[in-house]
Amino acid sequence: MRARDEQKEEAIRQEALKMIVEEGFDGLSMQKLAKAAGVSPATIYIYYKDRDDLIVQLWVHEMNKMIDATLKDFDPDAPFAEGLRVQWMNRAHYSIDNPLNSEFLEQIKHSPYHYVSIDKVDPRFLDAMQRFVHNGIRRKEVVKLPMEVYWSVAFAPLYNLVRMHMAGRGLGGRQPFTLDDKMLEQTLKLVIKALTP
Amino acid sequence: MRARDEQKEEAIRQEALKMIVEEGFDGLSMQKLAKAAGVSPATIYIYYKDRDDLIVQLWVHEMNKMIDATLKDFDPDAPFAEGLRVQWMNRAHYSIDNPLNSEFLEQIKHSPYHYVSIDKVDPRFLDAMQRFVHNGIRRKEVVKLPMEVYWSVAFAPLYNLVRMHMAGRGLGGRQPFTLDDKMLEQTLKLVIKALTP
DNA sequence: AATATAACTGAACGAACATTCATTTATATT
DNA sequence: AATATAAATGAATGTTCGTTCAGTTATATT
Repeated sequence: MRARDEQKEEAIRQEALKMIVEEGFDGLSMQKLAKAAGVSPATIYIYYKDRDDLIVQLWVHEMNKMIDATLKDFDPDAPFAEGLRVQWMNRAHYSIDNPLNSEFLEQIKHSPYHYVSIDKVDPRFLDAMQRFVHNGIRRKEVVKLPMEVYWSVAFAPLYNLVRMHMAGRGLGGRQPFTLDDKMLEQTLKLVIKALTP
Repeated sequence: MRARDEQKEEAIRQEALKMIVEEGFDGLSMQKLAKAAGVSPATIYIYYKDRDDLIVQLWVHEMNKMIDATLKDFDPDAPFAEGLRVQWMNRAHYSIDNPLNSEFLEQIKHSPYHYVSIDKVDPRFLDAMQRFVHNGIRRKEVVKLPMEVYWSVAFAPLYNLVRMHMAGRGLGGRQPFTLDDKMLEQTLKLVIKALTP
């Protein structure tokens, strides 16, 4: 039998990502996507059941890539401030270096697709995070908090800074804005202050 | 001449909001919207130039409503901790009481529509915020920070908690989650700790 | 009561949509 | 070299899309 063309599959993913980020979900048309990826519309339906399945599978794929990047050199048993810094910098740099990929994830998260089942994603991320936070609490490096509060305080500011960086505009869209390592460190310091007893 | 039917206009806005939040931007069809609002498709084009104009005008309308709610009883000259609490509680309660309206705003913010010109929005919000923060810095109640960092630390955790509350699910979508006033106060306390010298 | 005018309408337009299907093509196995 | 099989295709399907337009309806003004 004939083997699958990996390059076609990757081309479909790349073009779909680009269309969604640049034109939104209603900008993703199967026929336009086929043309952009250099395949027949029917070929897409070999890889994906339908348009929805394409979007969900794309999310799983991108989610795992982002998690891999975020967990690089991360040790859940490291001291809290150190571990959080590794995650912050990994995540920030991945987003800045792969704007289409990370904007796609943000777009899904804040759309009706947010229900996509997290079960399909590698559970290492959540496991590592939970262990990391519990370590921190046990060692009295972190205030005792519901996981959701911890997560919101620890990471939401980062996501927000990255989003403004992507847009190239700061508050209210009036001022140009660029996120650099100095500002990341400055913000991380505040976050650590909040979470430390 | 004949007068405009305000109820029709409001019905169009309500149904559009609902369609977008429930089905995403590609779920908003002009013909479905017309039927849901009980008007002719052509009527929509009296109020709005086209589909894009409808979405942008809807954003301006909802943005102003949200700002009004957030600034209720807010005094930019009040002590920092007090002013921030007023804004936090206003914003949180507005979001929880008007889930469609606030989810719509979040969806726009994280979509290609994020470029919508902020100029069309009442400038009171930004003005009040800037004054409030500068007051805080002057009185040494707040650390000196770029506005973007301040904003990210002060409000991004709130937006994130509200989003999880809307979804009814917490971290990783595994656990049910409800945001209550106690948790809001707890998180606000951390945020104030981060921003206070 | 007549008139002018803008709100409002349903039906219609071509374009674009997601998806399918009968064929053709490439290749791993025999 | 022959065969079997899944990959890949282009054209076609019926549907839904955004938008328009010729005609009507309601009302503020005269």
